[in-house]
Amino acid sequence: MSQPPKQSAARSVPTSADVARLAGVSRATVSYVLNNTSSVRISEPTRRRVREAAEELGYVPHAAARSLRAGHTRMVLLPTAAFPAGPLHQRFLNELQRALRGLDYTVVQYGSLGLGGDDAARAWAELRPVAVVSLGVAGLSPHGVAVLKRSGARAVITLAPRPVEGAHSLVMDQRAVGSCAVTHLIERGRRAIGVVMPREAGPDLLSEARIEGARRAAAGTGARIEPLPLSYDEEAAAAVAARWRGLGLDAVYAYNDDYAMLLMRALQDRGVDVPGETAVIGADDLLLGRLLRPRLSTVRVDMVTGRRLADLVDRAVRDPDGAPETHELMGVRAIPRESS
Amino acid sequence: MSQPPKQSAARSVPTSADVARLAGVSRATVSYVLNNTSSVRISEPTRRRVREAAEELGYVPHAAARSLRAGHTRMVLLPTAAFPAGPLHQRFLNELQRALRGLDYTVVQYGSLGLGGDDAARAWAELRPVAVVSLGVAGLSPHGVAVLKRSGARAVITLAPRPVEGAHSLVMDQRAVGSCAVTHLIERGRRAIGVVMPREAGPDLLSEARIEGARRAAAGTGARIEPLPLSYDEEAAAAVAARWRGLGLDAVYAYNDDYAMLLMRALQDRGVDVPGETAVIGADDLLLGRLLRPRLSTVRVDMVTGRRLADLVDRAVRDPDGAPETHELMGVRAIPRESS
DNA sequence: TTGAAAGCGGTACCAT
DNA sequence: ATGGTACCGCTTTCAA
Repeated sequence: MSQPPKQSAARSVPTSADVARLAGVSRATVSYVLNNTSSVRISEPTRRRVREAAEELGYVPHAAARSLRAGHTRMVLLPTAAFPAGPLHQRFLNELQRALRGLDYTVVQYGSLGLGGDDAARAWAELRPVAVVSLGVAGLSPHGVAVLKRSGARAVITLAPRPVEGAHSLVMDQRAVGSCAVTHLIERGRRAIGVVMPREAGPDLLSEARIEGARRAAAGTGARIEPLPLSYDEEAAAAVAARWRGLGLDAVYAYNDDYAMLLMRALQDRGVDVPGETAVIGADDLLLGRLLRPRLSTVRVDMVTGRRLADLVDRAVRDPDGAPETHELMGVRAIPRESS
Repeated sequence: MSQPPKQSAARSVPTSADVARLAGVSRATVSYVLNNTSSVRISEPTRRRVREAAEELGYVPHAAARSLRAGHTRMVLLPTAAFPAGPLHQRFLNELQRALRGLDYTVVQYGSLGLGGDDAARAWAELRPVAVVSLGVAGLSPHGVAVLKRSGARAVITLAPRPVEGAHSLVMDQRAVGSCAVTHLIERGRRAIGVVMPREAGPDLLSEARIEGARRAAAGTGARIEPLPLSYDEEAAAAVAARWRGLGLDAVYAYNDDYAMLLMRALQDRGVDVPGETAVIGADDLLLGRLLRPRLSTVRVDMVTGRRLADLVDRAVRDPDGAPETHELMGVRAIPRESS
C-alpha cells in the first residue's frame, strides 16, 4: 500500500484539503469558491471543478475550525434550565428563534440541568457564543455575566424577575401577577385568600415572586393570605378540597390556570360553590380555562415578542459597550370571567 | 507604544498562553494541570501557580479549539423543528437531557426552523456532533443521514412515524393512535365518525398518520370517516358545532385532547349531548381532560423513557458500525371515560 | 518535571 | 487567477 498514514481514508471526514486535492487546486481556492469571496476572482471552470469535488466528497465545513479562525461565532445561546413549559413559552421561543435566524444568528438551546449557577455560566462560555439570552434561569449571577463577557460574549440578556448586574435586563416582575390577582379578589369583596403554589418545583423564583406579590396586595387591606402548596394531580387537589371548609377561605388565586382548573374542579366535586362560596382566579389565560363552567377568571401577562427581543439582542451585539439597559416590560391585567 | 499588534490586549479573551505566561510555565503545563492529565506528574507548587493564574485571568477554555484538536466532540444534537409542545414532550426532553448529561454528553438543541430537510442536516453536520437524535422532525432523509454520518456523527437516531434508512429508528406508528380511537368508537356502536385535525400546522406527519390510522380501522366495518380541519380557537370550534347536525355524525375522534376538549365544549354549548348524541375521544391523556364533564375519553400513548433513549444513544455511539436497528415501540390503549 | 513543536480545519494575507 | 503560508487555541507526543 502506498498511503501508510491513512488506513481508512475512505472512512475519514473530508476536509477542504481533500476537496482541493480532488479539484487540483489549493485550499485557498476552495475557501474562496465555497464562500463566494468577492474580493477575489476565480475563473468559472475552476469554480465548477471545486463545487463538483465538494459535492462528490460530501464535504461539509467544520464550524469549530471556522469560528476558531474567525475569532468569533454567530451563536446565540439560550440556556434552558428547567423547561417552564406552557404554550406561551413555546410560541415565544419559536418566534425568537425564527427572528434571530432572520438576523443571521445561529440559535442553540443548551441544557444545563445538572449545573449550578456559575458552573453553568462557565459551560456556556466555553462555546464562545456571541450572545446569551437567559430566560428566567435562576442563578445567573453578576459573576456569571462577567465570565461570559470576558470570554467574548458581546451581549448578555436576562428575562427574569429581577435585573442582573452587568446584563441587559428585561424585568418581568412576577409579583405583579400575584398582586393583580389578589387585588381583583379583594375588590370583589373577598378577604380570606388562598394562594396555590406548585409543590413539585420547590421554591422557584417564579412562584415565590407571585406569592410575594399576593402578600403585598393584601397588606393593609385586612385580607388574609394563606399559601397552599399543591401537586399537579387529582388526588392532591381532592385532598385540599376535602379540608377546604376548615380553611375558612372565600377565594383562591392559583399560580397558573392549570392549577386553578385542577383545584376548581376538586372544589366543585366537593360541593363547594364557585364563585359563590369560593372565588377562583388563575394566571396565563389558557384557552382551556374558558371551556370549564364557570369560565375561569385569569390574569393575562403580556410577553415581550420574540421579534422585539431578537432586535434587542442584535442591537446589543452591535454595541457591546452600551450601558446595560433595564426594561420593565410586564403588562398585567385581570380578566374576570365567571369564576370570581 | 511597544505592542502595536495588541491595542486592546486587556480587552481580549484570555487564552491558555496567557495563563502560561502569567504562571511562568509553558502552555503544555497549563493544559496538563487544568485537565488533571494523569500520565504526567506536575509539582504541587506549579499546579497552584497555574490554577491561580487561570483564576485571576478568568480563563475559560475554548470548546471549539479543544474539539478541533481532539477530532471529535461529545455533543448530542437535538434538532427542534417545530415545538410539538405538550407536557409529555417536555418531561421527556428533560429526562433525556439529564440522562445524556449523566453519560457525559453535552446536549444541544438546535433550531432549524427556516431550513428544509437536507439543508438542515448539513447545518447540523457543521457542528460535528457525535450523535443526532431527531425527534419527529419530518424531512430527515436517508441522504441527510448519510451527510451526518460522513461528517463524523457516530449515531443518528430518529423517533418518527416511519423508519429512516441508515438511522437507528424508533418507530412510533401514529396510525395506531387513530386506529385505537376509532376502533373504540366502533365497538361502542358508532358509525359516522368525524376526525378532527389541526388546521394550523398544515398537513404534518403526525396528524396525517393519525387520520390514516382512523381510516384503516373503519375500513370494512361500514363506518364512515369524515375529516374535520379545526383551528385551535373558540370561534372555529363554535362554527363546526353550528353545522354539526348537518354533518350527521355520531362520534368524533380529535387529534389530541386539547382539540377534543375545545370541540366538546362547543358541541355542548350548542346543545349536542355528549356522549348521547355524539361520542368524543381525544388522545394523549392530558390531566385537564379529566376535569371536564363528562370526563374526556382518550388514547394513551406510551412514550419511550428518556433514560432508555439515552442508553440507546450511548450504545450506538460506542458501536457506530452496528447495523441500524428499528424498534417498534408504541404502546397505545384507549382509556374510556365518560365522553364516549 | 517541564518545554518545544506539530497539527486539528479553515481563512485571508501576500506573492506569483 | 491562483498558490503558499501563517495563524486561531488547544492537546499531546517527544526531548531535555
